[in-house]
Amino acid sequence: MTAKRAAILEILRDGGHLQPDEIYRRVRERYPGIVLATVYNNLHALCEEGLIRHVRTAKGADYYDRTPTPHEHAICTSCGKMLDLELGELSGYLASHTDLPMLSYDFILYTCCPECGK
Amino acid sequence: MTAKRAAILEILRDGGHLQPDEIYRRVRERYPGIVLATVYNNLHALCEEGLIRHVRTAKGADYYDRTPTPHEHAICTSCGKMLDLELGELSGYLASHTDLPMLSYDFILYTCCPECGK
DNA sequence: AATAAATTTAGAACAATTCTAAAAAGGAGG
DNA sequence: CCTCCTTTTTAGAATTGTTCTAAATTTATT
Repeated sequence: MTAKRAAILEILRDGGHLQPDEIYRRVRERYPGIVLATVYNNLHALCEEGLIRHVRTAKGADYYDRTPTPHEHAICTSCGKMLDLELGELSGYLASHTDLPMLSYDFILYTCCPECGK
Repeated sequence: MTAKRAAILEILRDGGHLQPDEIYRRVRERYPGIVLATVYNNLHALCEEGLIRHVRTAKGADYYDRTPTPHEHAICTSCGKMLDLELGELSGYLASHTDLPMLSYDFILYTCCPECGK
């Protein structure tokens, strides 16, 4: 765990769900010379260590999530913020509705977050 | 509906779920000089006309689906083929598990298709 | 201090898609 | 079948987000 890796982890723990470019922007305040590839390298490393989670999306940049345990997400189409969802036994629902083996799934709900109003 | 647009629609109706590069490969057999941008242009146009459906994915290229009515999909991680799912009232399940407005959602199940075996 | 391993950098490479401006094709009305 | 207008197509550059490569630097180990 290098200083830069720790800084990235701290920024993510602070921010909740962030995209690489935003993490890059924030970590440069402390390490102005840091390079985007280092951010990616460390995000990958932190994922492998199980400390954070990579959340892929179908549109635009991916997010990294400070909470590594599996759960679902929503994205506000107005401000772009990612929110946690508690969808109960979604995987149970899925398993009971298909015979195909469930290796994994990607799920994103597009919504409008409370702060962005109706 | 130009000849090229019709050819792209026919290829997609024939193939079920195809990615732009595969559609490009196939349409070039009939129109060797066609350009990838034309494939994209026509896929967009066909989507707007409601004749096909764009299926975004979090990893790799998107798919286009000959069936425009809403339904869910699986992707075989071995061969890359996209399969239709019949997940019943998934949106009902989702609606009953969150208070956020449901504008839309992206869902892809990763599986291993019957042809690729266990 | 010497050596090995991991990290960081710089910048190129990449994949998928979109954009732009110009050329070509299509269609409607006279 | 001309003219004008709209749509389509082309060619190629541009964009976005991410990964790769090779060299330099840092960190850890004996």
